[in-house]
Amino acid sequence: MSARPALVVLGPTASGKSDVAMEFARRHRGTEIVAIDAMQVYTGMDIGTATPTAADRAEVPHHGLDLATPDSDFAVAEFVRVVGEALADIERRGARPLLVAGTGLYLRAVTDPMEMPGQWPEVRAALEAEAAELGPEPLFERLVAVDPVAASRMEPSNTRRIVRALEVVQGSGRAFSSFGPGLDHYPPVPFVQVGLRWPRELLALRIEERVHRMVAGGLVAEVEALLAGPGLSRTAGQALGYKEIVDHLEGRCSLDEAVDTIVLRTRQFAVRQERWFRRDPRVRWVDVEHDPVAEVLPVLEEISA
RNA sequence: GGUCGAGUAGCUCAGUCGGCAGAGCAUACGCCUGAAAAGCGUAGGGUCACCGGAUCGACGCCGGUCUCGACCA
Repeated sequence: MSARPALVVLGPTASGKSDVAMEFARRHRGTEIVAIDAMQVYTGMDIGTATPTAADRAEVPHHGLDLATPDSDFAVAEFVRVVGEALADIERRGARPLLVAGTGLYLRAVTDPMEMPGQWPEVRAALEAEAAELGPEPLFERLVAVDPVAASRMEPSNTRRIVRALEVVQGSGRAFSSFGPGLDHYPPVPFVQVGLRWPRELLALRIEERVHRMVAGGLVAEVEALLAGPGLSRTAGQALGYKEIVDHLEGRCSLDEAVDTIVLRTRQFAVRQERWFRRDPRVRWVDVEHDPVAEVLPVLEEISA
């Protein structure tokens, strides 16, 4: 890493972090934006994920976008690999990266050194079958026996995490917990992070407005096009705003009901993002109430100096 | 105007024979290592519409009042 730390703007969905980043990049040539977002990685999922527009991408170099087709599975490790290369390239050409982050785990995996265990699909399939038949308890007991540290970091009822940990233990022959210190360690890293923090009611209003703008802007047609193509993968199919419109298009609910559900789930998602980010003591928080660009840009510029 | 039904947590609703007021969702808070816009957990929250009565004891029984709905006129 160079002497200049990389910049990070983070915050919940609809907080205005992309606008802040664009304005910063306009004022500081040589800035390149790196999107840290688990859903903007898919091609053709632009409206519902609020992917930066073609105009923005023509004006400022963007990275982290369009890394996979919507019918393919995508995961953290691949993201870290791609973004790691992008960051190295940016450094090499003497530019400065500005990360715009909405996905907490993806950001941690980029900023903090994490050794990602591999995948053992056949092991996982067997464990999942076992969990479906017997429930999570026997698997949790086994995890307690083989890796008590990992077991202590998860709930006995969280089937998905237990299965993953056992998959790694059986597949790698190493303890799952040996792959890193866990997420509750926050060592110094060469990234300076600014977080946007809105009063919850105001952010809820912005989310509602934005969802309606997405629908007016062609979200339904975008989903129809995706369904007409090869379809959505397990991971892409989880995107908020897409699964609900699919429900509507397949006749399970009205458009109004789908929109209401999107708004509700997006608000809940934003809270989950806040809860993830606010644990990190390295983040400098900026309270925003009106204009994210006007209120956050000065802090970002101060911190970037 | 009459008859019947309903009124219980923010919302939708359970509540057995009269014996400590319940669920789901929502909300708040927390967890998280190759699905993370995913997954999991904890908590707070009540004038049981209102007034009166009988009872050791009422969300429940009796009388009345109010509101909403359906039907009849």
